[in-house]
Amino acid sequence: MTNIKKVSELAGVSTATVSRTLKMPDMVTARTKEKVMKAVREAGYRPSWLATSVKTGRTNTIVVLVPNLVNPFFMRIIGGIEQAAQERGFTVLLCDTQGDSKRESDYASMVLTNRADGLIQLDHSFPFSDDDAKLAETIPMVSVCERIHSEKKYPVVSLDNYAASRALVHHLVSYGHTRFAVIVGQVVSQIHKDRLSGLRSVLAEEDIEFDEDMIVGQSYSIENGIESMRQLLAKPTRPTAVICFNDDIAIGAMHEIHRQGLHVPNDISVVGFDNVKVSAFMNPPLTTIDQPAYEMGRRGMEVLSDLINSIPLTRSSEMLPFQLLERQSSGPAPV
Amino acid sequence: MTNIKKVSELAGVSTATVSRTLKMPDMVTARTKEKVMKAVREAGYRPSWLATSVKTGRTNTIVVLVPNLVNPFFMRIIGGIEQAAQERGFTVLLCDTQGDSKRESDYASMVLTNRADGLIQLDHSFPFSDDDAKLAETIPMVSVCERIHSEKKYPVVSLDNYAASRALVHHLVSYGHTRFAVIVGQVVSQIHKDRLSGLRSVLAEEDIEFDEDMIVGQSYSIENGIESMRQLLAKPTRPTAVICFNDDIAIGAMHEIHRQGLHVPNDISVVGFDNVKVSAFMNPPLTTIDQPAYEMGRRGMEVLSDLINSIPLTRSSEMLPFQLLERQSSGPAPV
DNA sequence: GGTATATTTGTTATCGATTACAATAATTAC
DNA sequence: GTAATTATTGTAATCGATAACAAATATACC
Repeated sequence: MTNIKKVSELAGVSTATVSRTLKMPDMVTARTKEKVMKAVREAGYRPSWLATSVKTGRTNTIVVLVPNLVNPFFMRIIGGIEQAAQERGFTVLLCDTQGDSKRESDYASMVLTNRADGLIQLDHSFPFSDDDAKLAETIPMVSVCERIHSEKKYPVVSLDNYAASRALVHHLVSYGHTRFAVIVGQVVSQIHKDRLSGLRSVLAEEDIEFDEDMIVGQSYSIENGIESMRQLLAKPTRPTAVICFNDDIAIGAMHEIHRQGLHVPNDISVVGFDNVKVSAFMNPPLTTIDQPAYEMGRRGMEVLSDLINSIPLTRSSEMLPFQLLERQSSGPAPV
Repeated sequence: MTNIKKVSELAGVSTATVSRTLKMPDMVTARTKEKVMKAVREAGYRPSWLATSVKTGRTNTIVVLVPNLVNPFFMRIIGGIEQAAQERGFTVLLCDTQGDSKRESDYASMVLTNRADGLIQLDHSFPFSDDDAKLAETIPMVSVCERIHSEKKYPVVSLDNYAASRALVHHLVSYGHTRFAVIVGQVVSQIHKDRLSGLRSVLAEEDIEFDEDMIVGQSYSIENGIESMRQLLAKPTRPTAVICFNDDIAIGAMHEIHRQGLHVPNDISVVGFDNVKVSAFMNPPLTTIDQPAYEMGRRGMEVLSDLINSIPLTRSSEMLPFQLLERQSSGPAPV
């Protein structure tokens, strides 16, 4: 390994001068700069990131905890994070937690072992134990998407899920739907509560009855969409509108509806959340809520960067605007 | 920050003993172990990964260069990499290169700056310049999916794209198709060449004429599928079978076919490559080549781990088996 | 030209661990 | 009980950089 010592000898200067030439070029004369750079080139020298970091105490790395890397929605968020990170000189360490709390805890502790400077949480389970909570209080951490349940309030960048849910239901009500069903994802989350109460609020205002049995599902997957739709179609009175809590679920639901020989949206309207890429190209294209995922990621990283640099935050919670995309998977209720 | 010094003082031992207690517990007596562990707990001490790595010269981190994080096919590979990495004590640094060679080069150089021990390449552009090539020769590197063009031969874990392509074409020929079209992704790649020559070989054997104009497209995206399909449908004689070089392209192609009021597969059969999750749930479900993505990732990581640990490889190139999944997007050629 | 000031470079301590080597304590052998 | 051996702990060098401080050199000014 070529190290700074070797370069300094090659250039005939001290190691300090080499370091200065590379990190603060204004402090050295043109002549020595030239000498040093020549030696650097000849030796093929690159400063060890490890050594630099250990000395400066900064890794310029942040950890992102993702529940599921395969979900393109999270990937859009990560795209935004990456962009903002790059602009600020941070590298992103992506960690697929698979909802496994052990993994999550392992990855989170990277911040404590000087492996990263901060953490962005796209999941919502960490911190889970009291131990973690205490531990987490000292580390710069931002939550994107979902509020974290903890004594200490972490900055949150999220969506107004309550309003988004209301928009979807309004859209369906305007088409004359009265028999609603919901296929949910993870139940213990703020997202879940907000969306459900948004739904309930509109139905109450419109005087539409809602059967609690029409809430099914337990995960954000295509398979859950299929299985839950199967359950719904087996019920005595079939719903005419199904609200899925993400696009994957909606894709599964539509698949099952078609499989049973029914038609979307003539028999059943299906709507989703997230607006993943493929949902626009389904047959029929999916009506969904477009979340400004990229922007959410960007903001999350900006906030985390401020936190790491001890820049005081103006506000600890931000809600970004959503957009209702009316496509062909929703239509008039069958008569 | 609680460091090893503070813990050693708290426990009344030397820093060396603390280090030994944590890393080589057999070397200390039960009594001191107890003392030290108590101090560790009290101080909430965690060894600095940075300091450890700088001393040992090992980061236990590997870099994975991904052309596109949003593609679920790559995510399956990464899942396999992560699993094998975890088993071997490695952490994965995921880098979305976006096909940008500057980014790719930046990330690749992490191995040279002691930020990672090795590299897995899912793309195929690095190393691109002579400079990079020289640089890349010294670093442990494995290519998954695609062969790398370089003097030095890197280990490769890939698919027999030639055979897979032949299987797809055979399948379509058996349905009586004679007018073929191809929508390709990135053109300058071994994958591209292998698949095309697979196609050509079968058509030659079967005495089916192939019009070179029927090769369109330039990227692995839904949009490219749409645009390319539009081009194909504008031609005087419409193809009856379209081979798409990944599932995203196929999804776009099917979408455009439907938009123009045609039917898949009655009018046109569409087949893809990769078998991403959603392709099974399209309407109609997509006939495609299932690549053992997870397994490819696993093997890639295993090989890289051996490379890093200077364990000699038994062979430098591996081809994993594929599977043709016949679904409903392909059927008999129209009469 | 000589002193004061500014600029550039070198020396050396430091970051937080690990580890070769030295020193001490505990066992064993006779 | 003493010498020889082994097990445990401590001391200090080291990894590869950075940065405070000191020293040397260059520039400014009268």
